[in-house]
Amino acid sequence: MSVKRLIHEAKELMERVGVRDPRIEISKDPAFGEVTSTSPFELARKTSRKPIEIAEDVAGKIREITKAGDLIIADAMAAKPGFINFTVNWLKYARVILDEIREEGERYGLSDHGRGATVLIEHTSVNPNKPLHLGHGRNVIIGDTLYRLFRAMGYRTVVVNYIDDSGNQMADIHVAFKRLGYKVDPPSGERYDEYCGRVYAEVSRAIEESQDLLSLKRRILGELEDPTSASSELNKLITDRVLSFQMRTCWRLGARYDILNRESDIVSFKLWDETFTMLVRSGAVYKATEGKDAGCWMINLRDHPVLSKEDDEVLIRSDGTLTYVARDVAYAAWKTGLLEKDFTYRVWGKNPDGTEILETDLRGEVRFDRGRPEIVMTVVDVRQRRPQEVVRHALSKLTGTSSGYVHFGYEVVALSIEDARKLGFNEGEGEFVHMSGRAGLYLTVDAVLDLLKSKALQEASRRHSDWDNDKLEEVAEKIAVAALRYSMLKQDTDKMIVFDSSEASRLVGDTGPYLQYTYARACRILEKSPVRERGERVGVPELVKQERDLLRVVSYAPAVFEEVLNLMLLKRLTTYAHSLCAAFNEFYEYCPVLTAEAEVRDFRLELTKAFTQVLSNVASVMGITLLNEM
RNA sequence: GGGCCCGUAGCUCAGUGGAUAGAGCGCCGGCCUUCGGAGCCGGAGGUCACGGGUUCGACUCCCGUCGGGCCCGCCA
Repeated sequence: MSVKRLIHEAKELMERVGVRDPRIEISKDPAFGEVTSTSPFELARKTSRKPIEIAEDVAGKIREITKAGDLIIADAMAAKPGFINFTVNWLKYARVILDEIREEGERYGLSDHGRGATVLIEHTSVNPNKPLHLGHGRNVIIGDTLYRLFRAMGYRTVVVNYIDDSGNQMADIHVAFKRLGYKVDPPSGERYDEYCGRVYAEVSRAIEESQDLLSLKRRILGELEDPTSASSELNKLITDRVLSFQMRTCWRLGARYDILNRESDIVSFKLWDETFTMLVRSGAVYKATEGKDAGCWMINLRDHPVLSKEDDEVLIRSDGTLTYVARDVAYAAWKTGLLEKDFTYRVWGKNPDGTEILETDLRGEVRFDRGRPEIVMTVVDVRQRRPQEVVRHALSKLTGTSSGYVHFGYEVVALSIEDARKLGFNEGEGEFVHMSGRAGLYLTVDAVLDLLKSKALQEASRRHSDWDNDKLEEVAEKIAVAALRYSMLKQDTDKMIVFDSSEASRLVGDTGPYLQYTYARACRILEKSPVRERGERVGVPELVKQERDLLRVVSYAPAVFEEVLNLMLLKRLTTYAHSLCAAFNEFYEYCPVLTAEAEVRDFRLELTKAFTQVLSNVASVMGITLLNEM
């Protein structure tokens, strides 16, 4: 509630003096009061009066009411072109803020907006033939943060990871094993995802130059169509093994999953058949009889405002096989709960938080009811905007509405030219290079985390000569994850991230570790406090600027979470967390706590405690682990 | 050719109709006998790509131009 309570009170005041549907917003500068109304500008348009006159008039009437002193809002003043600025009785307001934090604790700022509605989130979805690179890392971090956000706002969540185990990107690796002397087992010490990623890059180059290898690849592709073939069996083995390592990386980043959907199962479980029947019945698809697509089943895009400018999309090729988009439509239909048919599962394993992960399995006996999700979010980078729009269009043909299915697109992560050169890239002119699995040009999530971790380890061991290795490792790992998650969340999703390892390995300034450091400082104060019940409820003394500033930013949390959810603006979490910590650090510099006189000390302790609560609520949604010491 | 996204301080980016355009890095100068200097304070640094328009008010909305990126396959 907090600042929203002020807004509410200001609105009521405006209404009481006759302003209908008043506009109240948080002031951009405390010099303009705590909240501000811009309604006089609107009113001026409807009448012939000047905004400033209206503002003065309204503020005067409000002042008559606030004079009584029984509200949090203390006064209203007209300002320059036509604003009405509301000031606050801070002694009273401080108590309100702190009481709310005290009562709501780890729920402070969050809401029950979802009220049990289900949201299904797909993220990660990396082909199981390589390790996760930074682009995948951005996906996992965005997806997992969405999961945390929805959960915090009262939604039931289902997190799914699409495992594209189809033959196409696997066949290369089969060729390497069959013909180029690569062993199925990796050289000792090499992770299996790293191994396959390396093999994949090396063999793709070889295939490009050899007709013979290409025809072998084609043959293997055919064999992989048959689930009972020896190649399919090997394929299952390889993908399982790679997946288990990919999942370790995801867990390392702090992510968790409910379901692993194997792409091959979309066909095995006849989800496509049911979807296709529905598509035919709805009239959304047709079989082309002439032209270049003769013999293919197409989805009709002619009534789509944008896609109609291009050709219709092939769903079933003339040889009867399915395109990627076709399977994606069926998958989306399943995700939104449109289909009668459903998967069965086996238990694949457990998340670090102890919850089970299910994997689709024809012979599986486990069932999972995903319900009919109100929201389905698919986290995929912007290059899939068009195919995702095709999927949306297909769904809207099936349901009559397009609501509920959201493509959460984000820009890719590229490498700075400096980093690319370090990886042996020697061509081109630009300032960045796109990562490519096929070219073997990428930085893995684990490599970057290890780099960050080594920096953090240096710092931590410099400060804590008494810590043992386990302790140092544990703390450094959490710092590394915080740094990476923060940096990925910080940037607008519409902007490409050009990753540069020397810049990214910074642990100072506007970073995840800054939050952790600030939290640790606050913990020291509470820890050294002589008061048994640290941060207990006490009276509010006269406030100094730094105390007011901290209280103010703390009170914004409910409005921030609401904004993040409504606008799906994850970066707002980082700017807020940063401003929160900046305010605390200023408070820390200018307001001694432990050495202050008892009344002030106890209030500052309560404020410090409140700060740690709000910061940990925000950090928890960001997936950043705070640290008592670092 | 069609469609989408981006262009703000030297660099990396916030700011999505309101009052003096903000952070971080880098640079210059300060602050540890006081709760952790992974911090704090101050300074220099901006024709918000450019040109029109809408509005009481535009970095923000609309149109155009110029740069940069992405997408348009019986690939996934």
